[in-house]
Amino acid sequence: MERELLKGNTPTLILAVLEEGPLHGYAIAREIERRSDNALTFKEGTLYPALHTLEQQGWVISEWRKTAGERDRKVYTLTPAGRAALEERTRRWDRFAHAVDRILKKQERDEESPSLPPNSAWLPELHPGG
Amino acid sequence: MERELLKGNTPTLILAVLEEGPLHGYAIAREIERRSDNALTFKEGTLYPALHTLEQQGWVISEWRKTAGERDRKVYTLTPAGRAALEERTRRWDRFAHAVDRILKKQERDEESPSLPPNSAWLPELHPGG
DNA sequence: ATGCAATGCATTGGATAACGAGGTATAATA
DNA sequence: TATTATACCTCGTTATCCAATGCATTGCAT
Repeated sequence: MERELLKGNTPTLILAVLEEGPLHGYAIAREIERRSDNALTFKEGTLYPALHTLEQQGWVISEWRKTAGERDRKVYTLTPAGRAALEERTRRWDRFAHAVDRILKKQERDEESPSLPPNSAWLPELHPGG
Repeated sequence: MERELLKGNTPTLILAVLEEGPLHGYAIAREIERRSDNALTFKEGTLYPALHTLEQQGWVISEWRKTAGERDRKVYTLTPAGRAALEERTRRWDRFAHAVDRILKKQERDEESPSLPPNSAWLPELHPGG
């Protein structure tokens, strides 16, 4: 649903849900839906390629779990490098989200610089009734 | 710099800086940099096509300002439809950002459901020392 | 037994979007 | 006069999401 907004955040979200323990692909998708109250939905065409990329980068390792009377599942585990990547990407998300918020929220910005007239300097003389 | 994270948010940010008054393209880019403390940078290859799309959608209107002794500038003004789109997109960003935060921030999530063991139900019997 | 839904893995091609590179031109400054 | 900052623009490349599609198993209702 949030197709474009999701861009670039997929690996971060996957790493985040793996932080508390190994999960298989399908469970990762369900967990992200659950934690976000279905605001974020992971499609399979997004999930599996992303997991393979993560594995190639050495941020997760996978292992097939074959249990009698149960489906085979490929279980993914976060590596130390993956944990470091998660931290770095979380910081990056925080910086980005804060920057966007500063642009979108008028109040916050005004509180930070109450006396500055931000735009007028950039404008050629614009007479509103023009 | 935050290329992938920026995806989908470009129109929202442009509409946001236009909310307080008309600006020309170059000034829009500078204003976004200024408000975000250079965390967000708008490249010209991103900015101008985005402005044209916004105009086609009827969310902004443009007007050439020709002033003697000054460069010609194309000044963009938010339309009522654009203002509505900004509100809708701002709400959408808030929902999205909050959903991502809930997945990334362990503390918040735990406070919401302190007694639930979130992942164990999903896991096949995984012995950590395995 | 049979059908259907949910689970669980995967690939591929189309669509979308950011941006580097390239182009043109004016105003200010050294 | 050369350089920098300003100011507009387009195009091809690249990255990424996801719909569509495929295959197989488990559980449940019929």
